[in-house]
Amino acid sequence: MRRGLTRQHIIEQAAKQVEEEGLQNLTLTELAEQLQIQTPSLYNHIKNMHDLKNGLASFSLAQFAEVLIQSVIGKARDDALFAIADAYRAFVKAHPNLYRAIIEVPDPFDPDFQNISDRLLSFLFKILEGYALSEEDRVHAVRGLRSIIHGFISLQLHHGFNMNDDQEESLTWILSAYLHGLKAKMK
Amino acid sequence: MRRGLTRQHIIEQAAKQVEEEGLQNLTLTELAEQLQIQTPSLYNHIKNMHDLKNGLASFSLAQFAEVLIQSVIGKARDDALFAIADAYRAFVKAHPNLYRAIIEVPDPFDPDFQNISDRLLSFLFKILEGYALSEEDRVHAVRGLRSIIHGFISLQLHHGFNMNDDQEESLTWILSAYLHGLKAKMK
DNA sequence: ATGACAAAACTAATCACATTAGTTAAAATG
DNA sequence: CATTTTAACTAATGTGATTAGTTTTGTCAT
Repeated sequence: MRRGLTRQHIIEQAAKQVEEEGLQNLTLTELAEQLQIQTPSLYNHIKNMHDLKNGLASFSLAQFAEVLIQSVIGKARDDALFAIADAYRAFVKAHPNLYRAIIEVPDPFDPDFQNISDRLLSFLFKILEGYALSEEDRVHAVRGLRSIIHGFISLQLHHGFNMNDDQEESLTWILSAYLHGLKAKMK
Repeated sequence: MRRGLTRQHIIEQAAKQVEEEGLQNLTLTELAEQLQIQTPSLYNHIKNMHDLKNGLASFSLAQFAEVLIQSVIGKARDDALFAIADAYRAFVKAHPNLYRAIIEVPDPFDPDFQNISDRLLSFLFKILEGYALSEEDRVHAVRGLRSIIHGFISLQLHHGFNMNDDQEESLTWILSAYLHGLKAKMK
């Protein structure tokens, strides 16, 4: 029987499955079951598991980027950056497994993925234009920003922090320290 | 035939395999082959794959901690922290797959792993005692330090930074910005 | 020494999944 | 309406983890 099944459809179903059961428990068998087709039929739409995970990563990254971009509307400089950090944290809290899917993308050079990645990067760049930094320093600054937020969230995700008092506060504390140093680099 | 085979031995061989072929390509089949036993015999020494990966993570973390601790001998404050960042980066560059094994430990609450983890944490804490921070701020400060270094390395590992000019410089730049802000928190 | 016991190896089998090959049926195209 | 393409299907294979049950080999107390 003929279905209106599409790659996008498959990826969305995979996302659901991953959200519920984690990235490592994503199986083509269960995926096909949910979609009411036989497992090998999936191969008419995806190349293989790798390809599916790439697609899932792009899909998740797109949502993620959207959230971050929305979060800064009407904000600039420190306000914007704190808003981004908050949105970042909120997304990971709501969709930890999708965030994992982004981080563990099999091929980071996949064109789709790269594309969204680039857009996100230049978005951050633009925010940092609010600070009087040299072109070169701005590159460092963006990397620092990403490192801090990603690093914090990632450690949290992997239960890297033992004590669980005031974890909410920590990220803003760290960020404010970093921003302070960043301003010192301006003169 | 009877071997002098031990859990530790198995983990070390697993480490070799992982260093060469990556964490996802670690198979009990190949591992057994290398050790010249049949695959099921491995189960006399490890509970299962999960358990092996936990063991591998602990093993790797121990080496990692050793390197960091050695790196600060005779150093204090900023000097010590830059040395740690350097040692950190050097370790990950030399053993990227072992670092992955640490990060992707199946059970972060595994007692062995937790143990080394704790020791590493209190080591960082001690370094930060060189700064006049409140107890509470020191907690934040340690988290920030870990976030920055881990985040930076992790993004690099996943090819998260597109441009590859001056990546070496970036981490020190970021760290110095952070330390600047940290000093501002001291008063 | 020797017999009992535990540890560590083995063989055989199962199960879960991804993936490939080859086939068929439905939709689209002209 | 005939042809071609697309998307489904069935059947089969291969890899790997894991379990069950058996045998061998050190170890240790008698």
